[in-house]
Amino acid sequence: MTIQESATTSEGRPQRADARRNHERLLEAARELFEEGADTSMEAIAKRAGVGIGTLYRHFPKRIDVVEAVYRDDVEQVANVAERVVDELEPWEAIDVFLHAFVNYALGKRRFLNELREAFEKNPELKSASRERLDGAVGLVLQTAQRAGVVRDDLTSDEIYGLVGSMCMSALLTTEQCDRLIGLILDGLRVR
Amino acid sequence: MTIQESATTSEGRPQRADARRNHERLLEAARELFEEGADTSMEAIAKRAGVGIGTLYRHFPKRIDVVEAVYRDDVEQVANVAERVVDELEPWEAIDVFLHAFVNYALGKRRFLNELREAFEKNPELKSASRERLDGAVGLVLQTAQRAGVVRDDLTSDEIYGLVGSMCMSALLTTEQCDRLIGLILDGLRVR
DNA sequence: TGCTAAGTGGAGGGAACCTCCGTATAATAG
DNA sequence: CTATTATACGGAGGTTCCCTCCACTTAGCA
Repeated sequence: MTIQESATTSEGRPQRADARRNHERLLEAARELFEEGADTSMEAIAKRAGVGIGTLYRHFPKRIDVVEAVYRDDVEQVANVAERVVDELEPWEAIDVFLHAFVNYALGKRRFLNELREAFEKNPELKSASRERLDGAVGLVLQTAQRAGVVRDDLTSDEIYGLVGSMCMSALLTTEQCDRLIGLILDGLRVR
Repeated sequence: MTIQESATTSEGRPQRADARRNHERLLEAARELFEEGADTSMEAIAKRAGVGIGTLYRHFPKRIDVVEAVYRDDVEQVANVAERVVDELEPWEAIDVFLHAFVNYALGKRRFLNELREAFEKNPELKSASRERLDGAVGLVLQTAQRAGVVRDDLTSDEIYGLVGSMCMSALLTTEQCDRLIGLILDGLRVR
């Protein structure tokens, strides 16, 4: 549980701007450090964010709260990409951009998967709610593309999951390898 | 890597009896504490084994070496049970006893799964060799029972894995629940 | 501008991992 | 049976990291 989850304080005041800014910086610092792959200390996150360790603990009372918040944020970003690309892009372009974002999410997730599993055990709702949110995102983009006639009708969200999951099982992929594999997946999705 | 892996010292002397005894006690203490489910410190393992922390570190240079050694030992015990039951018991009784041992192994594994995953990442051969060893054990008992005509011919080792894996996904099972589920599995295996 | 509740930050406590080295002893040769 | 010696033991203490406490700072409002 973090203080960000209430946009107002206990007196009904909106949260301070500097507090919101620090919260965002902490999340971004944590994400970057988790993705760098070395063991990430709380001290390192606070330093990277440019705040004190006490500030970090004010926003995230335990280490596992950081892990959970980063993950929630990542899921939310994927969902936001889904909504944005459906609004703003041609359907084929939408699924292309979305797939890249989804793969980035999945690769990022792998970097702190052990700790994330501990977060799921502690808070099973996190796992189920996130999966539901992602299902909605994948479904939205896929079905929009199918209605537009640019993606085969017989594909399901689970199959998209399966394809992305398979490619993310590989050892660390280079950007080029990612792009190539996504291209292959997209070729498979395309209406012939 | 632990000192137990050579039955002699560098001078060719057999390993000391007290050292072998301490090694076994440390493994047993670690297994018991992992199964009790609370976070297990190295200090607690050494205390439970009745040795000093320096002795523990002489046998297991890092914490992850304890995890790996307990797991290797568990796998070896399952394999030994397979060989013993095939030798000493009637085929139906053999698969019954083996299945109990296999389920106990799988439940025990869950208790330190996060740390075990880290061991697998560090040493992928551990995972593949253990899986191979277990495959051999399951295959031995299953095929012996099939040849004896007491278990259906159409079952594979993978299906045994699947059944045991499913039941071990449950939240903590009581001994009664385990026995009941194993009974159900055995009913499914039985030649009709 | 003053007030105050929210926010900050870093020193320090405590837990756990791991090392170092003085001491103990198992096993062997004579 | 005794002396030797290489192996083994064990616990104090160093280090790292998680987390707390509380004095100090400041954003936002009246």
